[in-house]
Amino acid sequence: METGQAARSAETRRRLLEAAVEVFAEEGFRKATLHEIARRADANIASTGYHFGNKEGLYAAVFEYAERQTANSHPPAQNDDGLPEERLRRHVTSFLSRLLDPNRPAWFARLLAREMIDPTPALDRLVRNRMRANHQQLSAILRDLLGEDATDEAVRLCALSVIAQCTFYRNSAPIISRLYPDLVPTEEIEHLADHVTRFSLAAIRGLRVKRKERRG
Amino acid sequence: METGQAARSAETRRRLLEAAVEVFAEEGFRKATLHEIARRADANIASTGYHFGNKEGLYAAVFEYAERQTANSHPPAQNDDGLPEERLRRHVTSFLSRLLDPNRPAWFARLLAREMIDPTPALDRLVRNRMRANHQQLSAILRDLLGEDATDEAVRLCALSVIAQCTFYRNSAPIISRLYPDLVPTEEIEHLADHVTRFSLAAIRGLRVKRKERRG
Amino acid sequence: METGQAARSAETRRRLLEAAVEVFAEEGFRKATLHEIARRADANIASTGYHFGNKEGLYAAVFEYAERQTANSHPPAQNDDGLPEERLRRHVTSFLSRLLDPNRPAWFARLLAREMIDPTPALDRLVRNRMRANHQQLSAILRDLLGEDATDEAVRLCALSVIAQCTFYRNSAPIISRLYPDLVPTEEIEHLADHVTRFSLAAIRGLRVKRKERRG
Amino acid sequence: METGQAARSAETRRRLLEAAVEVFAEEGFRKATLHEIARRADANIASTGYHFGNKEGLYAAVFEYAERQTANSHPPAQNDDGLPEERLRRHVTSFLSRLLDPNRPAWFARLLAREMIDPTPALDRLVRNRMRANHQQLSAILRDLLGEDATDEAVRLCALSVIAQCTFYRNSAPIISRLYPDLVPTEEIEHLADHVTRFSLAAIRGLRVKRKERRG
DNA sequence: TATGAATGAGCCTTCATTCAT
DNA sequence: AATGAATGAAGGCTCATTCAT
Repeated sequence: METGQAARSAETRRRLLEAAVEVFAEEGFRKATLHEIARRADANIASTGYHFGNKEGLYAAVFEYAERQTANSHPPAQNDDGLPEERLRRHVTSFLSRLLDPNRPAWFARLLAREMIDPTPALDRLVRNRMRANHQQLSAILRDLLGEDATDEAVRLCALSVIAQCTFYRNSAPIISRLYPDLVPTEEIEHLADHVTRFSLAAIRGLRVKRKERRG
Repeated sequence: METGQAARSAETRRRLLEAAVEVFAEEGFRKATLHEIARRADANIASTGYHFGNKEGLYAAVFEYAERQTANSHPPAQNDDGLPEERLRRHVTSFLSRLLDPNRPAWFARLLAREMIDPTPALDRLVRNRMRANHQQLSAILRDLLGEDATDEAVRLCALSVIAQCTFYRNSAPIISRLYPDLVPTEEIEHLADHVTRFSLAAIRGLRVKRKERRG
Repeated sequence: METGQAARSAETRRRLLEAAVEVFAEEGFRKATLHEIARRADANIASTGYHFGNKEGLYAAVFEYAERQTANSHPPAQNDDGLPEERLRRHVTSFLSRLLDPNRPAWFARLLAREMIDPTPALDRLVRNRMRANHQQLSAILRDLLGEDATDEAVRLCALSVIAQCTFYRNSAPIISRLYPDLVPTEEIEHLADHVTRFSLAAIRGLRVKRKERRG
Repeated sequence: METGQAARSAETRRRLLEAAVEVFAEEGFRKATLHEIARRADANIASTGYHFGNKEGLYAAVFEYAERQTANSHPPAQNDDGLPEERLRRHVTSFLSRLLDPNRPAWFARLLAREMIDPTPALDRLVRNRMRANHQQLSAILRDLLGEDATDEAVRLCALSVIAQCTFYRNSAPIISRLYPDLVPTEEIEHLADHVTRFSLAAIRGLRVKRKERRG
């Protein structure tokens, strides 16, 4: 039966993928070994080559898999209605939730951090497929907040400032926890989202007023 | 002859250290090889083991060395005089300059990124010795801007927002360059510092006004 | 439907054979892979095992196939009429043409060279079925040229000298092209055939005269 | 003591080289394994990499080693005195002796045959360093025999014809032994040399006479 | 003290072959 | 009959580490 064989093949492939996700996140690309991955997947070492070509191919597949998993558990929410202030709050809350959600596979952050140090083609795909849309949604909100006569440059810089505040709590967690040993940021997502939203809204309003003063 | 030999030994050790700094930064801990480090240092392979025990010992020495180098080339500037707005601008500019200065040894950023993923005792020392002072200087400025009645929590969150914006341009460079291929942030330090300062000042003023409205 | 299936089976077998001929000739027995052969034949990897047992079985089949192909495209020409000098010229020309004809499948030479190093039963068959007849035709011509009273030994040695000169240009091509980088032997078949014929005829006449002098 | 270590290093290197010569000749480049070579040399597998870089480097070293060995055991003889006929006889005898001498390491012929199929840079070196001189000596003799007014082309073709006859008995041994199962060429070097010399001398004389007739 | 030589462990990859379907 | 999936064996190579000198 074709279905039987195909199903078994897909099953093996999936097991390899999930094992690889774990091992790559734990050890990094270089330290991770196909031996360990195959062992955890209860598969033959050569099966990695059969299904993914080579180690790099497996890593690329892992990243793509992580992408899909994240996309499924955090579907991009519609966020076109209501006041721009409310839309910004929703955007920031949603963004921070995705970044810090403890239910979220922890390995994704590690894979991403590794990509920051040593970008691979996987990063290009991630930016292209997932980040750009999110970024454009944010830009649209900021455009509404800043007004029609704001330059693209201004919108872009503000977007980066908002994103910076959100990602900071994930990327620099080891430093924050050392500066403020008592803080447990992942348990205060709402609190952080509130601050980032208010900080950013206040900033944008202030910048808009300043611009009008200058022009007017 | 002992002094001559001792001097030569120290010289070899130093050459190994500088070569290791380069190679670790270029390749990461795992990919870096003692062969390559010894080759660049024009020293024997076994000398790495002789001077630093093993590869991890060499890495620890490298981080410590990097710390000292950075401390020497970027001494903490006094920043106590003038309006708080001006002090914030100076602080941000100085901070961003240190982070993005192309003349600054590029490897430090990579070593630091490595520590974000896999913190070692080296990170504790770094936060304790170098970052805390800088952070406290910033907190003092923000305290002046936010007013006496602002909570420590508020000061802390604003400080993190400022730091987030600054470090973002270094930590997330690979993503920024993929979202905006035309942008070359390291060449626009002044521009970025201006935005971060104005964005943050506007935010802080807005938050302060809001707080007064609520209280008043 | 049996005929259709049987025909398809034979068709697959043939495609495998032709692909194997190419790959074995290009890469040699050891370097050639069943993967590549199956890929070029657009067949399944396992089909090689199914049709030919294993890699060696496929190689044996390839050699036999090559033999048949060569026999078909270069049928042994009749060469019994005319002066022995003319018959030698025709023989040499025909021989060299077969050896160096660029239209001739290049792989046969390589397979043959492989057999020189590591003879297999395939070589015995080849000598028995194809070479012996050719060799006997040449011997008959040389017998006519050398005269009735020449020993079999003398005929044999002269035959080998003629064959040696012809095969040399194929077997030792890599050396010749390195000694004379400008020479392109395969484009000068006529020229070479002329030289070999004249050289050999002169030698044989000389030897015959010498023999007569000795006896007379 | 430096000499002790250096001597031991050279000793290991030599053992590896001699083992590699054997294995490469027996199995060919592809089939030969570093494992087997190291085993025979009673050395560590990694030592091959240490001394020769990689498998190809070892092969190149093997070929060079074979070159030197051959050069030492068959030093190029002076052959400038006497009648050109005698010099040709000496040249052919010496050449054939080298090619067929049973005392001569059998593996060299195999390595060379493999180079004919798959030339490597080792062949270039061999032609350049060893064959060219031999070839030029032969050409000089033939020039004397053919006369001053013979073209370079004629000299070259005759040289190739002489070389062809000599190498044939080595290169095509498997075919000869199948055509004439009773012949044992390696035991009749003198006999073969005599034939090749007389055949070639007769040919050259004949060609010279023909040329004069045409011109005269 | 300092080093050249050597090693052992382990990794990625390739490939012919097998097996269930 | 014919194939997609899977595997076991082995190979080349890299590298941190050790050791005798």
